[in-house]
Amino acid sequence: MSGFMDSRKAAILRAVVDEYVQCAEPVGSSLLARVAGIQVSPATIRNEMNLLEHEGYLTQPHTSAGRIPTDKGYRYYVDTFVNDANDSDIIQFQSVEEFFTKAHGALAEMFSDTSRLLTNLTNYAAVVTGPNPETVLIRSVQLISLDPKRVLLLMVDSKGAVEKKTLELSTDISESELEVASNFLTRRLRGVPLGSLDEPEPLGEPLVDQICVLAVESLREFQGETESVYIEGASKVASAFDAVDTVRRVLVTLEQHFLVVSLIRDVLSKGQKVAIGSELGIAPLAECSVVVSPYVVEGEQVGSIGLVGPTRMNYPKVLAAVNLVSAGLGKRLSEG
Amino acid sequence: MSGFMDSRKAAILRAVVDEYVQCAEPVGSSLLARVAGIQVSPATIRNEMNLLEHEGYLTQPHTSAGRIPTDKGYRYYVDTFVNDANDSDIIQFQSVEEFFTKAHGALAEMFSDTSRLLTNLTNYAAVVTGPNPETVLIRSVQLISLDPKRVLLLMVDSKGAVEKKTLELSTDISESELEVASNFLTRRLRGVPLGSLDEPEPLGEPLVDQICVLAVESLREFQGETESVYIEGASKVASAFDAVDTVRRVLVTLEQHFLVVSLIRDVLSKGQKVAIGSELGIAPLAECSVVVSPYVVEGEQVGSIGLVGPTRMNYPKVLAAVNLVSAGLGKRLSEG
DNA sequence: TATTGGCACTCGATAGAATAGAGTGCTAGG
DNA sequence: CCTAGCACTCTATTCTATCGAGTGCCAATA
Repeated sequence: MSGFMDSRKAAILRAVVDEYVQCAEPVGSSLLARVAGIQVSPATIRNEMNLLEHEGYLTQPHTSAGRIPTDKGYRYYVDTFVNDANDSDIIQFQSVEEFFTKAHGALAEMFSDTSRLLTNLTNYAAVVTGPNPETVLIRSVQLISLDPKRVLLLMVDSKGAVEKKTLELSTDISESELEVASNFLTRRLRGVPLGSLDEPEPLGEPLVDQICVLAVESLREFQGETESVYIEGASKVASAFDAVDTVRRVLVTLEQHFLVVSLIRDVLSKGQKVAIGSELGIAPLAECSVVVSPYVVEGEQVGSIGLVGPTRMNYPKVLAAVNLVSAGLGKRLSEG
Repeated sequence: MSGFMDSRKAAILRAVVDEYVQCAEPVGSSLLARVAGIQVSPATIRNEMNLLEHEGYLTQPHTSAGRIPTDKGYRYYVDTFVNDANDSDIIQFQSVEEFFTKAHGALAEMFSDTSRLLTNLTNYAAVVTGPNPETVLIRSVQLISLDPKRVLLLMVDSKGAVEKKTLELSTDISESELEVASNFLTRRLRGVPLGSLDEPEPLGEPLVDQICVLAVESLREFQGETESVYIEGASKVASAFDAVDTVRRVLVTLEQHFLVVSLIRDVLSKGQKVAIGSELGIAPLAECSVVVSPYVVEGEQVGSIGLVGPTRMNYPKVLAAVNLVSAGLGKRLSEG
């Protein structure tokens, strides 16, 4: 039966994708006969392409143009020809290595620099999501007196990030009371995930209790702040599409960070690394594909990086880049 | 002599700008005669427009189209008709008020939210630069022991921002030594601008001296990190121009943060709030204008906000928005 | 039976010609 | 000094003709 994908058909599909990704123009049978490593005549290729079209892998922009891949065609290409453990370009491999040995500074900077690295490697828009608050543990809580009525609350988490907030008190507080509260909070909260904070039981000392309640309230706020997204590469979007309308739609969508984050989550939760066009389920991104990879710190998946480009993207290269960067980021964060 | 700008010519120029900003199409004499509050015939208007063209305020895309303003035309418009103390729209005024009373959280978030506010108010790209390191003073320096060989360096600055870094030591250090170093640093550095840090003179205690040198080194690094830029509104750029090439050029330029920052500095240093097209001196931004305003915290200019849009922008509205937001931001930062 | 050369056909892209209309500059008369 | 009138210019639009890339199909072939 015709629905069977024999190896020649697959080779033709592969060649169409490769060619179209490179040239952005519908691929015809004669071009394939010349270029691809397929030793049959254009007529034979036409027959195969006809089948591939009826099976939904290829489509024609109009009668008498070449074929371009459908989302289903890209999907087959990715599943069949792009192996995950990819032999990546040597050059970009080196630059990623270099980046992560040189990287330093605050966590936020690390993430946005990583996002920039990824966008520059691939020429598509890059997304880096910060640690998931469920996996971030409180390491220490400090209260530092600024003046009698104002106290700096300081939290260091298990990823080395520091969050702070100034607490305003209604009455003066002494250094010794602060120390009691500080010690109590650290003892009580060390190792607790930022995502699940209970009310502390009262100690009986009204001032200390007041400040503990305030502190826990503020720590809860930190949860929102740790869930961070870094998206870079708007200009690459403008290079990837030539309809300004598409550019606008994609950029508008990328600016809705929560949408991008849940998109990436969805893909990962299905065990996928690639989502193509209509698979995304987001109309404005119908012409886009997303490539994602989680990164692992000390054996735990804490966040993910992703890439948003046109469906017509160089999947092997992009997958290699995403894998490389996520590995590098995980390793770097495990050290520091 | 014909170079004189009488009030009727000025009114015509003004009407051309207003009309062109709204409709994005070359403005003809008959349209002006109908629309503008100018009670003369199209023929008279044509004569005046001819003069305005020869004087460089207007130009024709081609022989028989209407006129559009040149950069010089926009400049005259802004200098003459846009008063700085502007009666702003009531609606946006309220939303800005509301934003700043509700705003909270870390400084970085404050800035990026402000940038988003500004881009949404105006529909152009927004820039917010964080405090200038020259005006940021060190308020306190703390050293907190993480384990015997690792110390958390913590700096609070005069704007309430906190920077931190983990110092790795070659030998163990005791709590008491840490305290000596901590006190010494705070005493020595309180009130010193982050931009001008000297080497501390040695105390004689090798361990304390070692850590002080390390600490000052790290504090210097903080300087770079405090100089932050928040640029939002890439999608607005895609809406503002209809040539995808222009969109790309502008977005690429906006991604070079240092360029944007120095651009804003240049404009402000000339005492200007608006720079138009060629005045920017940056080829890729030839079709853009920039509107800026510094913001003042406790009587001191610490940073600035800006806006990048097409030269064909609604200057009165944008100037009002920029002024409003810079005032709001300054006030908000003065409180917290 | 699978492959291939030949061929008619389709349809977008390109170029040229004709037309309409918007807007101008100029001139002559109020 | 202003303006009505008019000839002129140039773009945008429409229509037509043509070109050519690429197809689907069929008959011939190995």
